[in-house]
Amino acid sequence: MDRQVSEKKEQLRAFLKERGFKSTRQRDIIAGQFLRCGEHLTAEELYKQISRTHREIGFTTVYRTLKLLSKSGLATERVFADNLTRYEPLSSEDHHDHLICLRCGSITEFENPKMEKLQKRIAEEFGFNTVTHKMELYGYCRMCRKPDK
Amino acid sequence: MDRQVSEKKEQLRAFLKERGFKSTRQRDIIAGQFLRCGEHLTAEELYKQISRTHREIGFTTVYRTLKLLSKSGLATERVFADNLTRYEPLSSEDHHDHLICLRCGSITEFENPKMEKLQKRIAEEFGFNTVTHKMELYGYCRMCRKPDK
DNA sequence: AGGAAAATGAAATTCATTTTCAATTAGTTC
DNA sequence: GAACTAATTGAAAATGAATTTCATTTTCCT
Ligand SMILES: [Mn+2]
Ligand SMILES: [Mn+2]
Ligand SMILES: [Zn+2]
Ligand SMILES: [Zn+2]
Repeated sequence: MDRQVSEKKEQLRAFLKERGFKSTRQRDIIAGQFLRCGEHLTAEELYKQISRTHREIGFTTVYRTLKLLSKSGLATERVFADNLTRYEPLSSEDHHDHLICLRCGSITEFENPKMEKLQKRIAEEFGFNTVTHKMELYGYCRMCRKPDK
Repeated sequence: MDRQVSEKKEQLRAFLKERGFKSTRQRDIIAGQFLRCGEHLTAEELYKQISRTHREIGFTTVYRTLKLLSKSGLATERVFADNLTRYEPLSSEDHHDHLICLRCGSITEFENPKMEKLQKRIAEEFGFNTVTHKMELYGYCRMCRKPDK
């Protein structure tokens, strides 16, 4: 098993213990699969992946485990234009935004300090104290954009 | 009636005629109320407003008229963190983004050319052809932020 | 006025998300 | 390891916003 993954699974265990929750076989399997695949998955999608090898694990548990991972800081929820709740692994520090292709649905991540600073500056202008933000660029990716120009 | 509003209602009528759709009493009332109040309303909210004075107009028609206004370019749909679809009047050119207060829910609009340029630049870096974007800053407004510092 | 096509509104449907609940399991204590 | 308690599980039901259906009504042509 991946170093990164097992480290994060350990973090989850710590979080559970601290809160008086229990570590279970299901949570372990779900977290493992989720952390390993690392995409922007819906609960449904992850459930389908997992149930290929673990038919006994129910959708509800996958759903709840993703919520749990979010609360523990190991995952974040994302809702893009299709209005489905997606989850992605997240380490506590890193932040990124997304470019989303309107044709193929591919999701590209980016990080831009200038953008972050500019956001902060704009918020301050209005006396706002920014906590989070949402920044998504929708368009056509290299593969999907018209070949001309 | 407001100059702005009647001008936009005229635009709607033109749009309907062009597409072979019909101008109706209901559409007129709904569009009028929507354009006049000019906020970020859900279909439900607008319906409640309208049904105070027009109990005969159904929710479905309000919902459909808002969709129609969006298609005609006179309104845009917005989905903020609460995941409800909201509508706001929009003239074809203007674009703006939003600051949303996590405590009182107030929505402040802003426009920032630097931000727009930066977005375009980032997208280009990845070979993306940007069509739209979503940019929302969540935090605490002047009224709601902690009085200290 | 007459007729065709679109609009209306109540009710039903959809669909992701969330909750419920009875049965099972984990973790603690003896 | 057995007993106990509280949390977890998973199937099924509930929720709720968004959307569709359909019988009836209205608009817009001629
Ligand atoms: Mn991401
Ligand atoms: Mn706005
Ligand atoms: Zn693409
Ligand atoms: Zn506020």
